[in-house]
Amino acid sequence: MRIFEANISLQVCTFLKEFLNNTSSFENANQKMFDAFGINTFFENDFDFQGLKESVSNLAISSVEEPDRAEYGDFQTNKDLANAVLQHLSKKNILPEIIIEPTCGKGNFIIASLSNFKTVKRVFGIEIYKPYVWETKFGILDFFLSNPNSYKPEITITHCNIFDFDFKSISKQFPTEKLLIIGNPPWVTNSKLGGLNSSNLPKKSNFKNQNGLDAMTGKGNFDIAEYITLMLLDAFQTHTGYLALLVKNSVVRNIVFDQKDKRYRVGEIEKYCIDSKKEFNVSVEAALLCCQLNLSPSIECDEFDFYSLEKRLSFGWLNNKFVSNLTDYDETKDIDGVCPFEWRQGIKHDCTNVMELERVNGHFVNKLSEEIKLEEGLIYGFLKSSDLKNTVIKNTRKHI
DNA sequence: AGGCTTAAGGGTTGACTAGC
DNA sequence: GCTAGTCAACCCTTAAGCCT
Repeated sequence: MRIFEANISLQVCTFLKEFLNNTSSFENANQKMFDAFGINTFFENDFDFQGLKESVSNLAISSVEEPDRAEYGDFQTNKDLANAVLQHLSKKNILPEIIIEPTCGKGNFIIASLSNFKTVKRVFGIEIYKPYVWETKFGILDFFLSNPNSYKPEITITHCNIFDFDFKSISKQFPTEKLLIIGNPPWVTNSKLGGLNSSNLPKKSNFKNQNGLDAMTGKGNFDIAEYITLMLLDAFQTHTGYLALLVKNSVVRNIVFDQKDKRYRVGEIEKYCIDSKKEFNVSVEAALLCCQLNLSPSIECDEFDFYSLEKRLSFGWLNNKFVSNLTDYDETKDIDGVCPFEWRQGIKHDCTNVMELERVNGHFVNKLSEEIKLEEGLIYGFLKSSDLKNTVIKNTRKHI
């Protein structure tokens, strides 16, 4: 079933029908919602309250349909993966009091956190796409209705653009609590987002015209997830806690690379490689980036397989070099140095003078006007781009 | 799983050109 | 004819890729 374009369970729909019938104002409803489930500002305004009241009373309660994953064409972390991530974190004895999920989408990490941690006092979720804000709230209700005895932290799901959200206000409000920042920020470059404007991609990704992003990174192009990760490190590097985000491998690499200069106070940097074809049905290398906040800056990263937890390698900085495998480099660093030969990328280009041949009076002549005798079997026809303007090509003008 | 395409970014090279 | 600057063609790399 769907309300406000968000999936909703039969259980939650039945509950809301009863709940809203006995509630007159949205302020009253918000108070009751907070008392019962700890959710702040369930309704942003009276319009939302009246709208939901009408929708649940009109909705013919029927069998629960499977959520339509493809609906918005975006990339939600599935519940199994979210749970596996949270279980992995709880095995590391991470006992967070504050959970923050930037770009929370349908809130699967928030719900997985509620079921895996008993120590949480406050939960913050931020999401730009309003139907997902509803779906996250419905999902939380569903979790508490199914698990009535579970502990209920204070929960705030904010409907806004991640770049407008003031993370530093959370860091000021909770200076000593143990944090867990968790989630799956969008794996897309800002230049790609410009192109999304006219296509059918999800509204939640359409952050275009963000002012000052170029200026802040000094680059024309960067990964949104990388920017979000750096923004979070900036706000929370001096807090006790952990950061665990699903990001592209290139983002993990860039963050470890930049640690040499930026020296964010993060240590124990780990990368747990996931099968993104299986989890998200996409062709890109991605991993769970995991690190501990408020440690002396680390400039290297241990890489594991997420499913077997088998260690693969460590990469990072060694003797002012950024290397992809610290162990291998350490063993072979003696032969590292300056190459005595100059490496030239234009070798093929330069060879044209010698190897590009024209047939003159039965001989081959190159661009240096050298006449060369060659076996026919080693000569191939060669088309320059200017030859391709002819619609029909019968012979090649040049040979190679 | 692996071969292949395409578009874009960033860097290098050498031809060309204006000015002297 | 020389020099400094410009520009286009190239190179390699990478990709929430594409296809069998």
